[in-house]
Amino acid sequence: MNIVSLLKEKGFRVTKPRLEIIKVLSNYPLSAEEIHDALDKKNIRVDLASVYRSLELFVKMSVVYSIELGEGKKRYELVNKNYHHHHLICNKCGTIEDVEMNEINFDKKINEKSKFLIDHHHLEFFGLCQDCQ
Amino acid sequence: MNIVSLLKEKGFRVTKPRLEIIKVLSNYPLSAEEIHDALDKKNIRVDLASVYRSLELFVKMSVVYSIELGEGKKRYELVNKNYHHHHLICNKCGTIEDVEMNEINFDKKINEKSKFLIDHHHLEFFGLCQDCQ
DNA sequence: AGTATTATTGCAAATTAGTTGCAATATGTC
DNA sequence: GACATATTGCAACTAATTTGCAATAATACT
Repeated sequence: MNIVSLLKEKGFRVTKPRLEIIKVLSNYPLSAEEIHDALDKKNIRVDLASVYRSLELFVKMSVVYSIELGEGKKRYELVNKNYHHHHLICNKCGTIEDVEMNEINFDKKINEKSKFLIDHHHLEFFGLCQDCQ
Repeated sequence: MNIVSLLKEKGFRVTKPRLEIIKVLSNYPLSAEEIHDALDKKNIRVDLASVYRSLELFVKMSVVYSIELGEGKKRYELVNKNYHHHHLICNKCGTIEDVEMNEINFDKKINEKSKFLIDHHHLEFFGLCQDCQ
């Protein structure tokens, strides 16, 4: 479902900042500042505080999720149920690549062996990208 | 190998703050502030800035590693090669539990299918602990 | 053991990421 | 189009972490 209907459905307003923020998001994890800069380059002025507030709303709506890659800040990606991936983070240049690992159902595994009920997980790999090796 | 020899070996000084910080660390991930507070309770006064500097050194020495659990701050644990574990983080109460999953060698798997050379990975599970379900 | 050298610490100030209060503005409703 | 109120921009604030620098403490040297 698209963001306009989702917002309307839940009684939130469809505003320009929200629509523009969604447009710059993708499968690549961006920080709030990077999102803000991306909008700036498109000559769209949205306050950084509003970026944070929109992201917070999108996370609550499960349209966006956040990850932390050891940099001391959050990064945001669009939720995409058909593209289950993890990240490869280069320790040297910081490049972030994706890996798909559909074959392992961690969550089920954990739920079988523990009383903890898994909602989701984050799996991040740190090492050296091809160029930095 | 113990921290005293490791420090000496690399030409770092064996100081009281460093030794005391190592003593409060364990397999449980603590934030810098929590480490500082733990020292305080033992009547050991170490400045928070020194806690950060020691942790940074320990991470570089691979004695300690840091993880981020979506709270906007880092947590630190002792490196323990014989205890390969991941975390179960309760979305409601924030409790952190460990799970062992020795059986899957992710790193090897990734190294087989990608040009990225894995050094280590972080796997975090988010959901509800037994009490919060 | 005492002194010299210099790494490390504590303290204060600075920086970075994220949050909050509030008046101005824009969205959806009638 | 006017009304009600959710959302935004702006500025100030908080939390986590970093940095500069003088004081202190750890190691080396005698």
